[in-house]
Amino acid sequence: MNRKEKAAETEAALKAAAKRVFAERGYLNTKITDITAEAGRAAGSFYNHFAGKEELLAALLADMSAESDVVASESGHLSDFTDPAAIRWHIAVYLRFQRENAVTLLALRQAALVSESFAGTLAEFGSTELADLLGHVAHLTAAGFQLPASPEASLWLLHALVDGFVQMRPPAPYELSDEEAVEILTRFVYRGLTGQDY
Amino acid sequence: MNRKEKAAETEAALKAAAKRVFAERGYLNTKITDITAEAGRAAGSFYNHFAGKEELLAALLADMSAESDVVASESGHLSDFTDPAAIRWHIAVYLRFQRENAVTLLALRQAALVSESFAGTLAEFGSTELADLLGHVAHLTAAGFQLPASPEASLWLLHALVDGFVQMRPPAPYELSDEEAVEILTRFVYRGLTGQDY
DNA sequence: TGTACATCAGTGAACGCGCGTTCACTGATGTAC
DNA sequence: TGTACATCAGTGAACGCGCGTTCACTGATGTAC
Repeated sequence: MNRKEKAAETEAALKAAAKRVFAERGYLNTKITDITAEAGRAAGSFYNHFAGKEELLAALLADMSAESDVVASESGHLSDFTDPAAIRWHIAVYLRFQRENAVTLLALRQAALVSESFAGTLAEFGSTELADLLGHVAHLTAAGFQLPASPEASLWLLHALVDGFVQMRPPAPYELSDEEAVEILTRFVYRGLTGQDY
Repeated sequence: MNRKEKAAETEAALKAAAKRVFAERGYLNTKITDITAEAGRAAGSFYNHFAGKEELLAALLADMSAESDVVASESGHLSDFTDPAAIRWHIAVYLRFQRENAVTLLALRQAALVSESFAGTLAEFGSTELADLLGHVAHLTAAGFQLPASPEASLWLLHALVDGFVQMRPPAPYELSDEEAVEILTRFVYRGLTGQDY
């Protein structure tokens, strides 16, 4: 194994270890030495790869964005919310993304609490999500449906609902499978936006 | 001013200062000496009143609960969700409570990220909220409405929506007044629960 | 291919900063007689 | 009411722990000739 390979391997090991430790005790509670210990490296090694915990998180976010760009360009993108299937598709994609990147996204939310710059990153994530959807909602008014509020506010409600749902997965007596979650969110959203059932 | 009065005054000053500082830089970023400085007291004074930042937060939560018990027993409690006014009333009360105690509640959410015990407190808050509402939702099925899911899951959606909304107040182009917020949340929720408009 | 030197990833003990917490001290309030 | 002592809220300098960060060192890989 040559030098570049070795360095890349250590960096990958640190990132993987960080995710595991973040998942276990949260981003804010994690110390640099927790990460290096989990990765089986010396403390000093960390700084060969990252200037600090923030930069490591930034790297995880970059990885996540790189992967999700692929997903975003997926075909079969239904864009007319008069069709419940379009709503269902977007919710399913969103939930899958949140589940697959749960650890990194939670770390980002936690980092956002103590860092202006991560707060900015988080806000940006949200608004790019929404920008995409405004056009989809517009189909509803065009088709004669009465939205519960302005398109922007309605969209915000949709966002609050799905995001609220994701951030506090139901406890004991309320648990749901992923399929159920998609189904009931879709139904609730469709009803909320259109004022009728499908 | 006698000793008890003086001590009580200092304690109150520390709590008030803590709220101001929490609001400005967040619970997790606040140091003990930030609080004492803001309150115009010496650092050591803090420990005459609280064992640490956690205990101060617990005191703030106790104050909040004491006040909110008064509100909870308010008369005019509409409990049948077939009436949109009942939904509106609950949403308005909830939003008002969240607004009035925004600082303490945000501090609790932040503390919950790094402390098991505060996470428990937060979860408890949520479930007592919900227990109350299950009966109100039941009226809908009794009246022949088709909920989007089981009563429990439907209730959870309602909770996720309102809580999601509260936790990320809309940014620049989406801002809403309190009245507007109550109105559109009520409409969205009523539609979501019943499948029709009012 | 071999030798001598340079470079680099990784190591872990040690350093030092930040901050929570303590504690001897002050001055004011309370108590005993 | 007055005096002597006890108690207590508050003070702020100092202590020390935890942890991020550094750096001299090691051993392996790369390069020059």
